[in-house]
Amino acid sequence: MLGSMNRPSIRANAEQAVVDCAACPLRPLDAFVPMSEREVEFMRSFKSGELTVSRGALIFEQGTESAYLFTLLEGFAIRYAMLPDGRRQVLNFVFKGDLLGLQGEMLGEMQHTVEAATPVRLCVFSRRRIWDLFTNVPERAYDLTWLAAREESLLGDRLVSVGQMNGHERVAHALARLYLRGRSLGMVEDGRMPLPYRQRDLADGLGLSLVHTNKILRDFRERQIVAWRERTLVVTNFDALQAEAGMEDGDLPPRPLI
Amino acid sequence: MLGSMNRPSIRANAEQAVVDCAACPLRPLDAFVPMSEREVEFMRSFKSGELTVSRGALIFEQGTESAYLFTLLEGFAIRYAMLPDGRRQVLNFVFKGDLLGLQGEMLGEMQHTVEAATPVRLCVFSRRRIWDLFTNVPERAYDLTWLAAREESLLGDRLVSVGQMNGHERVAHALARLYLRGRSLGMVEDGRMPLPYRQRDLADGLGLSLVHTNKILRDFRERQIVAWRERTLVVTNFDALQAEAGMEDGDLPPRPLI
DNA sequence: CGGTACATTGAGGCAAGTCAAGTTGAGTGG
DNA sequence: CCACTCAACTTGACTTGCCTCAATGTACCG
Repeated sequence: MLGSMNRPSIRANAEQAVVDCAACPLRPLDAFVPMSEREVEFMRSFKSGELTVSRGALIFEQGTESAYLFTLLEGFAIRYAMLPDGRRQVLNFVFKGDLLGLQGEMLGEMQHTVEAATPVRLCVFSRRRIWDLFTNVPERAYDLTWLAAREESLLGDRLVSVGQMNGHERVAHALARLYLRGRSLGMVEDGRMPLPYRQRDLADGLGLSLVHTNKILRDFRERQIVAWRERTLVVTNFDALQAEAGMEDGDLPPRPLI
Repeated sequence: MLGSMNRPSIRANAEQAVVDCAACPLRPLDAFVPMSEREVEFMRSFKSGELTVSRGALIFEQGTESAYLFTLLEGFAIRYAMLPDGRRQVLNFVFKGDLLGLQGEMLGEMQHTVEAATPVRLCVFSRRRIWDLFTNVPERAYDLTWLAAREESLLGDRLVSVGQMNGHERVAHALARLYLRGRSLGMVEDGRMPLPYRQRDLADGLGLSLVHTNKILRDFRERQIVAWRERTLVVTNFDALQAEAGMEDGDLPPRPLI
């Protein structure tokens, strides 16, 4: 279902119909806070188009500036930072509904790269209009800050995981969180959800070697807890997964969508 | 000079003079962006008092709500998260000028604890007035978002360090960053700055054991790169320290003060 | 002076890393 | 439709960075 695209891509495609914010497929999902008429109206004017990129394309690149902010409409991406010698730390798995580029907007230069892990469709917002939002639509400005605070909180979680947990706990923790996120976005069906990343990506996100990560995944698979094969995550025993992760907090609260 | 206090503490002390924002000792420091008259005036009305706490006191506690935001005026603190079994991840070393509690304000509940590492003096802001700021002083709201974005960026850095670097690199990286932060706050004199934390705190921040951290510190000391003893950091060879950390980015840009 | 809190050091073990071969599956072109 | 390529996943064997355990040292404090 997420095969390669037969379109040239990497540029905005005017031919294809653009989603009207009023009919946004994301907004009704459990993951998001309902939006007022006024807010939808504003978003409609705020949105300046859509962008489609193919797998492997860089949506943002570490060390550069960008004139746009994006919200991921469809597909999967990955946010990472690289060290000069090539080591890579995955900071975040990007799912639909996630806002991208706020950091670049605020700090000027991106501190990380965002890469499409599948073909991806993005809502485009112009950077220059951010200030309008602060002066004219304080509710939306507040939501923006809320999102930044939440992103920080999630990164903190990840730091706890990488800093304090052993390999099994880290993998279990990461898969459990991904599963819950997927569920809140309606991507889970019968315990299965698409998760089109590579083992390398997970390993780089957890600070583990690829080989070790692979062995932990095998262990979980053999013990009938989770199986992640062919870009699909199958959670057989969610309780065991949570137990393995040594934590038991459930769903994340709904968040504003921008 | 940072001995224990002989005052009861943990409560606001009306007797002692409160710093007027116009005469804020932090604002003129290199670390901060200059503030307009209008902004100073707003901050003066926004500030609702000061709080002094003694070493070891908890300024915020994981899992609770708080009615206040704080800016650290004087002293040192530490921000950490704990796992149910007692493992601790230090998220941040808090220096003067740092804003505390934004996450609690936005998300409702604090996801981490903030503890005073020395006696500490804080500016107090009422949570309830945050919304005023979004509706009436968009510049300040923007600054708030800016700070949240920067905090996220710094956490990302730390994640890269903990996830990808070996012990020596992590310690060097952390000490180099602390030194640069201290310098921008005018705390460095002759290559020395106060750093009143314990080795345990650094170890918990880097995801290393106390013993291993201690051995790395000894190595750096013997090699005349940095020495951290008696709550003082002495950087003998900053270039070597940066080299050891495998990175070479300099000072952080100035930031807004709130 | 005993107590408490940190720092330091040595010894031994294991979780996780590195190296080195496969295997599998999808895409591609003859 | 089969051979070839290439990227991703697996697995086994060996190595090591970092951990844990267990003392000991040191400084301050009541």
